[in-house]
Amino acid sequence: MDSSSTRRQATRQKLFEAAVTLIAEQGFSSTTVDEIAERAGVAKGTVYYNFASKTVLFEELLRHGIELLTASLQTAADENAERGGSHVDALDAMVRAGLDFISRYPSLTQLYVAELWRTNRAWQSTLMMVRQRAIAVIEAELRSGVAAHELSEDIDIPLTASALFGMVLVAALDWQSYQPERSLEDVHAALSRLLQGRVGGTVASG
Amino acid sequence: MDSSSTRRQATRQKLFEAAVTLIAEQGFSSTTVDEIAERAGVAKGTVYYNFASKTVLFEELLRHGIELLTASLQTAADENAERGGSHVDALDAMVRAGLDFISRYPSLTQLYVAELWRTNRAWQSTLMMVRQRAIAVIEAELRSGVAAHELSEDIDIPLTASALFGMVLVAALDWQSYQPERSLEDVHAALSRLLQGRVGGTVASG
DNA sequence: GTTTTTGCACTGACCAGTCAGTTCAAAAAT
DNA sequence: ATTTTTGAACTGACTGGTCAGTGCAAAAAC
Repeated sequence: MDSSSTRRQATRQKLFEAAVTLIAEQGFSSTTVDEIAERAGVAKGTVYYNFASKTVLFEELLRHGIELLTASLQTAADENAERGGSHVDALDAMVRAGLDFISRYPSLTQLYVAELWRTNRAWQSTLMMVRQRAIAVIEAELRSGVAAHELSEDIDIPLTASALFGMVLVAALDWQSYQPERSLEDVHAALSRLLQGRVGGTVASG
Repeated sequence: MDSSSTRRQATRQKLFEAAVTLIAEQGFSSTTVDEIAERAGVAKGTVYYNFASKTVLFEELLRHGIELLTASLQTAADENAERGGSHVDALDAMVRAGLDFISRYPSLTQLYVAELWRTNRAWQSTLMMVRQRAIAVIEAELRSGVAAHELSEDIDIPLTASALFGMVLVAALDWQSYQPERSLEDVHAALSRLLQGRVGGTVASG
């Protein structure tokens, strides 16, 4: 009764892995169920034994991804708080966690980005939830930073959170696509500089 | 020879407009040629009279979009230079131009984003060109800024350009999707603050 | 009279989803 | 211990529908 449910679990995992790369490469509708089954090394019927439909498989895949991302961001924020870091440090830690996540799950990220701002989609609500949960962690940190007078009072919290999210997202995707040989530290340092406003003006450094 | 090509031109324009919204909403492969023709108010045969295939229609649409964006960014940079603005001002003007573009052509933007980091696509090279041309304008401005000692020497030019691009892109898409009632000025002000490093620390303002 | 558009029937490939049948390990019966 | 039964997991050929692209004669626009 345990070994059997483990077998199912393993099959579902294989299907997730096959689906995520194929859909990231080709998009949802041009990826066929036959392809997913083939790459997972499984018969087509198995896909339908494990998931009600192609759409449901995709939705469960997305939901599975949320856990990974939110947990990652939240852990970064919490660990920073425990070690007594400032709120700016927390943002920095979250940038790092974001980069880390994207480099670990590039296909998943690609796939989110491709679908995130599409309207008229069955899974739109699932995606809004992903975005909302990620952004909420950033917003919370910005709010605390403002309360602690670490950050300017007149920043626009939701918009700044979006912008930071976008900064990390696009920089990381470009990193993966066009300069994959660079180290995470390197990329992180560049974004850190931007985040901390050390880009404008040699004033501070000279 | 001119009036006839004008009629064709008008038909092509209608097809572009129909295609861009449909594809932004549904994606390329789930948008049918019949739908595009119907929304454009044109017979299916006309689509094939004007474009060799569905894919070609899409590729020409993308290429048409490049002109709009690059021209817009370049104009912003040039106008700033003419009025004797600093390089930081130029970046600011480009952020504004970016926001302006995205609010004017939201579907086009959505569609680019959805396809930009996909691999294995017929039109991947076209998309890389879009990205490259947009980023190049930003990079050029960053480089000049460094040369003029307006910006720190140790910024990572390509990565910073990517990050700025992403910042504007994501903030603007979120603005359009979730807070469309806000004014461009408002959004621009928030991003400007982030760009100029006035987020971290009430120090500068207090 | 040439270019462009229309309307519509048709084809062939492709693909999501189905279903009758197979496999096999573990439980039950003997 | 051996045989039988059970049922969850899996298989792959098949079906019904969808859609890109074609062909073409007639109409409309220029």
